[in-house]
Amino acid sequence: MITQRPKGTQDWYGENMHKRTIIEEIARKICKVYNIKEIITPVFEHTILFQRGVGETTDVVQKEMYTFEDKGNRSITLKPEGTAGAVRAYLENSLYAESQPTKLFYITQAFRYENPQSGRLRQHHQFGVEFLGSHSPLAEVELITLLNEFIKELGLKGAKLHINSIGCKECRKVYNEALLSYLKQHEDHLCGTCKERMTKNPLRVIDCKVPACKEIVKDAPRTVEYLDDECKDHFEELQKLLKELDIQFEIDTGIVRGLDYYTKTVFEFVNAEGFTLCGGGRYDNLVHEIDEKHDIPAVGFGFGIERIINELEAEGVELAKEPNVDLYIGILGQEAKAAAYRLVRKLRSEGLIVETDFMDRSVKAQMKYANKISARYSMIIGANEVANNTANIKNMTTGEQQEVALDKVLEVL
RNA sequence: GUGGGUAUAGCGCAGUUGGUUAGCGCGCCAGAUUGUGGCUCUGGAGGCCAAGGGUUCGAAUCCCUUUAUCCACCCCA
Repeated sequence: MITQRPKGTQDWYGENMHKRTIIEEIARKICKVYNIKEIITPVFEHTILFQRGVGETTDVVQKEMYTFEDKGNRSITLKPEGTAGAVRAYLENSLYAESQPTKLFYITQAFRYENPQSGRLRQHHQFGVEFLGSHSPLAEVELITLLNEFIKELGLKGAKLHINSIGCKECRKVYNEALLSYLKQHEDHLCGTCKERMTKNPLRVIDCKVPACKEIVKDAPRTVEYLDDECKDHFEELQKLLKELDIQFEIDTGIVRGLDYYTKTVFEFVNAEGFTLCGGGRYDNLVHEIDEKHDIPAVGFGFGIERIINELEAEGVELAKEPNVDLYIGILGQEAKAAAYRLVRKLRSEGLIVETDFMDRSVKAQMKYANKISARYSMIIGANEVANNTANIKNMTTGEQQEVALDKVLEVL
C-alpha cells in the first residue's frame, strides 16, 4: 500500500512526462501569439465556488468532488475543473477593471472522484483558455481557431469540431417545457436513468446512449429550435464567420454539456470514434452567478492532456524527441576525477548536454553506458590525458576517433 | 455507484487435469587478457506467484474476501 499510488492517479516520468512537456510547450507557444496570459489559481477553493459555479445539479458537484473540512472548519474542494477558479480570480483581482477582454489560459490538474477508465482519471490535467468580457461570436471563433492550430501543431488529424447552441436561460426555460412534454409521451420506453433525468436535468436525455432512448430522442425537440432572436442571431453569425474563415465544423444538436454554466454556444472536438477530446462554450451567466455585482459574458474550453496523449498514441503521431547527450566524459582513476569534472562543468556552461560517470564503472562499462544514453561523442579522461592536456574524442555514430586538446573540445562538437 | 476482464522478476509473457529447486524474452550487472560502446557468446542478480483466509498430504493452479488495474455505463477533459 505504501508504495502504491492512490486509485485513478498517475506518475509522470520518462516518455510520458516528455510528451506532456511538449504538449504544454505547444500550448504556451500558441497562447503567446494570441496574447493570452497564463494564470495559476489554487488547487483547492471554497466548496461553494464550485457548487455555485459548476452547478448544484451536476454530477460533478453532486458525486465527484474531493471535498473536506480543513482545520479551521472551512469546507474546501480540490478543483474539479479550471473555469470556476479562473473566474473567481478574475473577480477577486478586479481584472474586469482593466481594458477588456481578459484573455487567460491555464494548465492545471483537476480532481474528480469517479471510476477510472480510458481517458479518465481521478487526477487529470487540462489546458484551458478563458476569454472574459466579450459578447461577440468572434470570441468563439478565436477560441476555435486557437484549438485548430493547437491540434494541427500537435500533429493530430482525426479531431473534428462539433458545435451547437443551447440558448440562454430564457430559451432553455421554454425548451425544457417542450422537451418534457414530448418525453412524457414516451416515458414508458425511456431507460431508468433517463426517467430520473426528466426531473433532474431533462436536457441530458438528449445524449443518452441507450438505443431505445436514442430512438425517442431522434424526434425530440432540439435546443436550436427554441432559440430566441438574440441567441439565434448569435449562433447564425458564428456559423457565418466559421464558413467565411474556412473552418470546418458540423452542427451536432446532440451536444449538451454537463456543466450548468454553459449558455448559447457549446462545442467539442471529437476524435474519429466520437470521443470528446476537448469541450467548451459560452458561459454568459457564470460571472454573475459567482458575484451578482457583475454581469460579464465569457467563453472558454478545457482540453484534457491525458486525452491528447491517448489520441497521439492512437494516431501514431511522433512528437519531437528528447535531445541527445552531446558528450559523455568517462573518468579513469582517482587522480583524473577533478580534472574531468572541471571539463564537464565548463562544457555544460557552454550549453552542451554533458554526462559523466559517478557509478565508478570500468572504462568498458562507461562506454556501454555512453552508447546506451545515445551520446553523440565520448571521451575518456585519465592520468595521461590530464598530463598531456589532450584526449581522444570519439564520434559514437561513425566510431572514428581524433585527438583534441582539452580546451578545444567545443570545436569538435 | 453499476457491470465485465485481469493480477506470476523492472517490462512483456509461459506455467499442462493441483505434485515437490517457478520458467522464457527484453532490460539490468559482470566477464570474453592490458584504458573504448553497438553484434555475438558466457555467467550473475532479481519473485511471500497482488494481499488475507479456506479446501488438500501437497496450491501460482481450486473456493471465498479485500485491494489494485484495464474496459464499459453514468458523467466528463
